[in-house]
Amino acid sequence: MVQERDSCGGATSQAPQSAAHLSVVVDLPQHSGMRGPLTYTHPIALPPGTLVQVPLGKREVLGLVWDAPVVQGTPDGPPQGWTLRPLSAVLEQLPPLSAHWRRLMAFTADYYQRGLGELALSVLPPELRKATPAALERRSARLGQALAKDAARAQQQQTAETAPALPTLTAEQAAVLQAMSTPEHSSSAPVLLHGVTGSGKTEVYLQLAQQALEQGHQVLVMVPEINLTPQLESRLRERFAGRRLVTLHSGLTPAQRVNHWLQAHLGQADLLLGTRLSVMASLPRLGLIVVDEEHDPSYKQQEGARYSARDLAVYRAHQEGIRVVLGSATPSLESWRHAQQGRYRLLRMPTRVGAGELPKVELVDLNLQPRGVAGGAGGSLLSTALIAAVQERIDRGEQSLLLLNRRGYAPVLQCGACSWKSACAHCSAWQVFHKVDRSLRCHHCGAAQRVPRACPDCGNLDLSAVGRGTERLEEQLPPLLRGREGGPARILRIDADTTRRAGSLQSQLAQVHDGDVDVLVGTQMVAKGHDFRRITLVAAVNPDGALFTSDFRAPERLFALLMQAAGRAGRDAEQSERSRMLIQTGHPTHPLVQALKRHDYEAFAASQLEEREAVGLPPFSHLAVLRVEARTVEAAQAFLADATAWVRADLDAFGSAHSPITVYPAVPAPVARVADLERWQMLLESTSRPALQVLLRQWSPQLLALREAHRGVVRWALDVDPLSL
DNA sequence: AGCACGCCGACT
DNA sequence: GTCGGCGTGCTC
Repeated sequence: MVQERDSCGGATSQAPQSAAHLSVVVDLPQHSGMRGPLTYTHPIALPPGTLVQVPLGKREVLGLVWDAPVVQGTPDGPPQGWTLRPLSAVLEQLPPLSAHWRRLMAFTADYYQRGLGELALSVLPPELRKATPAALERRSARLGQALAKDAARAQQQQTAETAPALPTLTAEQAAVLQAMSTPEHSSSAPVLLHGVTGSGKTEVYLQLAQQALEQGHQVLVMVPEINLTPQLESRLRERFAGRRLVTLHSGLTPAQRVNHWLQAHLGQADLLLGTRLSVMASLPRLGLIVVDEEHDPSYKQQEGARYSARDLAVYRAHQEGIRVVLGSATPSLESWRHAQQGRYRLLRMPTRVGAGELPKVELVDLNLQPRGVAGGAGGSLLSTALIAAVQERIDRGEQSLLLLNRRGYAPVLQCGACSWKSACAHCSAWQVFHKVDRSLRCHHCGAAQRVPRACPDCGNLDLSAVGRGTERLEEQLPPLLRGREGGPARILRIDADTTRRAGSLQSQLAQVHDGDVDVLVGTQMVAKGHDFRRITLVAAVNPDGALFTSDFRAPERLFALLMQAAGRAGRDAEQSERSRMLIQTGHPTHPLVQALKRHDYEAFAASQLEEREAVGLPPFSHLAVLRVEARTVEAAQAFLADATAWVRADLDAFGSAHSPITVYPAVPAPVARVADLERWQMLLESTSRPALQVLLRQWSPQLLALREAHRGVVRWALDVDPLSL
């Protein structure tokens, strides 16, 4: 903290005759060619982290004073003889961003190969870019008033009511908390909290937060998607009623976002609950980071700087010397392996609170099922066992959840007479048949059209829907089920199509909670987060696709999804013994299915790690993917050929025989064409993370230069630690 | 990325 | 004669 002012050389105190040179980072995208900070002049030096306005070409932009002044004439600095421009305004109302925060930005920009300014400015609230000194003054004044009002109210409350009684801890919760307070582990290593759904991880987070708050620290709690977990927010607000909690996620209005960010930055907020972007928030008193559902893929940003918020949380905690807790019922294999190696501390909570059992998992072997039970054309794959189990729930007044990870009515439409299929004209994908509005829609580029009356190729009128999506499931169920009072069974479908309008997810969930629904049909979005008290049957209709895909993380995701879905069922203890998870599969002996049957995450993790090790995939290697989108296949290939040539030459120069890095040939992306752009990619694999970093640092400026020579390339991006290949 | 400047078609 | 299309080039 103290060193911060050192780098400005005490020039703040005296007004020097000659203007000071200041490094300022601004939002210049990397293809502008200028990666480092720009240099401006100002009568006095300013502490790093100060927000300023600077002229850039013909416009005024927001900038941040950065640490090391750039020397004129050096490769990163302005050319010799360049006339430096003075900065236009200093936003003195805001305290400078801390050295810790700046280090986090510098690390992230370097690790994920993005421009520093582009990154740093993009994680500030967008509204801040329009900030003028006067506007900031007004805003902070208003925040100050609100704070005073809050404090007064909190004091009143405290005198009026006694603090809410804290729940009695289970033995496991107490043991975990005890383990974390032993001095040798007090804050050093990240903690991986492996707790089954319902084991009470949240209470552990709350207790840890309490401790941190009492020591005057701020607490950051991260969740994958905030709208899916309103329960956590309400529990935090309830427990810490006297403290100020703010949220940070993309669903906030610009004004809310800047307000919440400012409260965190000014130290007024004690708790920050947010999605992945909140790992970049400025929190001057940060004392604890919790990453809930740490395995969730949403923590990886998929555009711009493709950072992993979970990994950055670990980095940030280490750098600031504070504790980080990663919680999950199904940890990522990366975290699990760290724990096994002793780099993370593993703490387990294997028992459900209230002694409720996890639902019993039953397998329905599709090989033994007669075809076409539901009688529909195209083979409906609804087994008699599944229908019977659902009917049983309806008769008892309980609810069922049927999971099918496919929107629409059928994934493809086919001509009965010729070979026509509903291919998208712009993508290498089928257009999905949506029966509700009789449309064919491409889920990759969004192109939509009305369903043709006859085959466009041969004029045949017999077009058939192949395969099954949630719409079709919703349609097939009623004739197979009886409602309670002789009426039809009440079926509700929840997927991205039914929840497009704001608030519609909430209202549909309310219907389920109110008991107005017998059977809930949905994609994975319903399996995450929500507690459904009355659901006693969860069925995976067709999970087999994920067992044999080329996506090496698909089994891990499927396992996590189904474990999480199983946790939705029977959270009430008195229902838990009746609760079932039913898995329809053609591969009942598959290790994943078998591990799922026993709720055995550790066995699953062991078998997956073995497979990953055998083929040298993460966490046994580190990956980086260069992704390219071009107008033609030739352009994409040519770009990657040049990129490959550079890497190979570089590795050869250092003796590629000894290099830990493997360069794989360019291949088309899994969906090779999207919106008329050809997508290709190439993979770098390394047993050494530092070696890969060194290579990437040299490679990305080369790629920038390469783009000039490849005009057909529309976009390219480096994805470090990619989730999928 | 913005936001210029810059050189060729339909309008007051 | 001007307004405006988006092609290419620059930003301390």
